Amino acid sequence: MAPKSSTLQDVARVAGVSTATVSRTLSNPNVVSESTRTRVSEAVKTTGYRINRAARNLRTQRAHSVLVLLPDLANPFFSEILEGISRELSHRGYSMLIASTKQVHDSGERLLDYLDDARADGMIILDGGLDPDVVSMLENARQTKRILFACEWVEGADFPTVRCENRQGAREAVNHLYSLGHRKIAHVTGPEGNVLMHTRKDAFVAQISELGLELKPEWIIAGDFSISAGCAAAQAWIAMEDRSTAVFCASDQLAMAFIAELSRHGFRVPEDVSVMGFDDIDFAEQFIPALTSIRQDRLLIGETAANMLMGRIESPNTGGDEPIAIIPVSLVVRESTAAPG
Amino acid sequence: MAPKSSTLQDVARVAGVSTATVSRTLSNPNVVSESTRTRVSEAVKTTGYRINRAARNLRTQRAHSVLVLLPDLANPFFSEILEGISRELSHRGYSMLIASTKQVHDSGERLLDYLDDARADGMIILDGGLDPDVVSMLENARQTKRILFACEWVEGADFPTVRCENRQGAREAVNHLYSLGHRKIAHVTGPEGNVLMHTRKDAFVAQISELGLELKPEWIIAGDFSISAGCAAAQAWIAMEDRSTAVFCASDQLAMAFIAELSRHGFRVPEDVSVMGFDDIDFAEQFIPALTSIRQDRLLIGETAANMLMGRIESPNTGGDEPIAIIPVSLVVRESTAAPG
DNA sequence: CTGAAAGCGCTTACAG
DNA sequence: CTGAAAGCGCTTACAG
Repeated sequence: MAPKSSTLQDVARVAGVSTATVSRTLSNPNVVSESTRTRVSEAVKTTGYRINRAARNLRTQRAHSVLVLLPDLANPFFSEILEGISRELSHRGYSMLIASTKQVHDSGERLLDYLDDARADGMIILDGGLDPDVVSMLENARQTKRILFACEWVEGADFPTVRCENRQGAREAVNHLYSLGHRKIAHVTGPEGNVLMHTRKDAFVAQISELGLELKPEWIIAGDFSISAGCAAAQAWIAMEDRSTAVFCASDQLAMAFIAELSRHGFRVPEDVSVMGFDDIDFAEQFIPALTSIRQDRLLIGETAANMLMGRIESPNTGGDEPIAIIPVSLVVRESTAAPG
Repeated sequence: MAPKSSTLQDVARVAGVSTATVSRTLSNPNVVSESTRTRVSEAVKTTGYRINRAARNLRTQRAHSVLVLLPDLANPFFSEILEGISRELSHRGYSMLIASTKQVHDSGERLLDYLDDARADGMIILDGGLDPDVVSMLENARQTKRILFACEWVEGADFPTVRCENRQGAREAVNHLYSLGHRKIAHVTGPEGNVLMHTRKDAFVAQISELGLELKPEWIIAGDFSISAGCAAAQAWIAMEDRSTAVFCASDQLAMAFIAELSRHGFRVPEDVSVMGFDDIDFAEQFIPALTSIRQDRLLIGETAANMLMGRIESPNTGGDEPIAIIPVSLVVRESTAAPG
C-alpha cells in the first residue's frame, strides 16, 4: 500500500510545534513569528503535506464548493458561462460542482440537499424552467441567501439574478433591421413559458410599435428551442400571405434551423430574406451565411454570478442588496442580414 | 438565524436509540430490527435530517466525488460526455467536480491536489495534451488507480482509457467516399501532436493505400482545431494543382470551416467537392449542407468512463485489468458527400 | 506568539 | 440486534 499522505500532526511533529501553530501558519501566516513560519514551511515541504479538505470543511462548516445547475448538460450553450463561473470560483479557492435539473430529478435527490448535506455552500441556477414546487421549496429554505439565478430567472420569485439585457437586445435587433430598410419584420419566438423568450418577444413588439411599423399576426411565429421548430417556422414563413422581408429569431439555434430549412426550399439568405438570431453562440460565425446576432457576454455573466454569490456567502449580513446584475449585449452584424432585395 | 439543521444526534434522541443505530439504519437497514427501523425512519422524517457529507467523507476517507478535467471549459464538444459521466456518477451517489487544464494551471494548483486533499476520489481526464511534467507526476502518484483518460489519451503513459474507434472511423470515411466513386481523396489533419488526429491520419493513409488509391502529398493538408485552419485548408484545396474530388476532415469543426470558406469562394459542396467530418457534433445536422460524419457516441463514452473509474475506486484490488475500452463509431451520411460531379 | 483541548458530525470495530 | 467509545484531520476560542 502506498504511504498515507501526511497530516497536520506530522507537520507539527517535524516542525516541533503544535498543530494549532501549523494551522495558523497555513491560514493566517502573519500571526506567527517568522522563525516559526520558516520552520513550519520546511516541515510542510519535507512531509509533502496537503490539507485534508474534508476535515477542514467539517470543522469550518463550509464546503468550499458551489453547485451549478444546468437545465441540460448536453446543451453547449452553457459552456462559456461555466468557464466564467469556474474562473471566479477557483480564484477564491472554491470548487465547482455540476448537475442538471433532469438528473437531479431523476435520481430522486432534492436540489436543496446539496446545501443541506454540506456538499455546496451555494448554488447558481441556470434554469428558469424549474418546477414550481422546487422553486417554492427553494424560497422556503433556510438557505435563501445562497441561491442565485443566472441567464434565466423565475418570474415572481425574488432570488438575486444575473442576466443580460434581453429587452435592449431585442430592440437593437429590430433597429438594425429597420436601419437596413426593412419595414416588414417577423419574429420567431422561443418556447412558450420561457422567461427569456417572453422578454425578447415583448421587447420586439414594443420596438416595432415604437417605430410605427405594421405587425401582422402571422409575423409572430411560435417556436421553441428545438431544431424542428426552426424548420416549422421556415415553412410558416414560406406560407405567409404577406411575407416579411426580415426575421428576428429568439435564438441563434432557431435562426440556423430556420435558414437551413429555407435553403432546402430554394430560398437564399439574405437575398430573399434577412435573418438574425440572439446569443451569438460560437457557431454563429461559422454558419453559412455567417449569422448576424445579439451577443451575450457569457463569460462575464458567469464571472458576475460567481462573484455575487461569493459575496453573499462570505458576508451574508453585509446588507448588500444588489439582487440583480444586468450584463450588456451588443449587436454583431454578419452576412445573414442585408437591405431588402 | 435559521434553525441549524439536525444531526444524527437529534435523530437518535428523538428515536430513543444510539447514533450508531441511526447510522446503521441509514446505511445498512437490514442489520437492524424492523421496529427500530420504523422508529428511526419516523425520527428522520420529523427532524428533517440530512446527512452531513463533510462528516461522512472525513470519517470514511472518501470524497464521494470525481473530478472531470477538460482541456477547455468553453469547448462545447464535451457537453454530452459530461452528461454521460454525470448520469453514471449520480446513480452511484457521487458528485461531479469540473475543472479545466488551463485553469488548474493558472490558479497554481496541482492537479493531484484534488486527490491528495480529499476533494475527489478519482479523476477522468479528457485532455491528452497535458504537459509531460504533469503526466509524469500523475504516473508517480500514489493514486494511479484513480486516474482514467477518456476520448484522448497520452501516448506512452499507461493509464486506463476509454476512447472511440478512431482508426475504424477514418477507414469508414475513406470507404464511404470510395464507394461514392471518389478516387482522389484528400485529408485535412488536426493539430500536430494530438493523439486523436495522428491516429485518424494514419488510418486514413493506411486505408487509401489498401484501396490502391493514389495519394499526392498535397492531398494531406495540415490543420488544427481552429476555424482559421479550416479556412486555410480550403484555400490550400483551391490552390491544388490536381484537386481532390473529396475531402475527409479530421473533425466536424474543421469540415464546417472548410466548407464555409469554400462557399465564400464560390465553390459548392457536394457538387464541386464532397466533404466529410468526424465526431458528428450536434451542429453537423443543422449545417448547410448537413454534414456527413463519423459519429462518436459521446454519451456512451462518458458513461463507460465513469463506470470503469467507479469500478477501480470501489474495488481497487479486484485485479480487473481491463485498462482500455473502445467505443464503436458509425458513419452518418448526410448531404455534404455525393458522387463526384 | 503559542499550546492544550474541545469539537465539527459522522462510522465502525468491539463488546455484549 | 444494539450501545459506548474512539477517531477521521482539521480550526479556534481560551489561557498564558
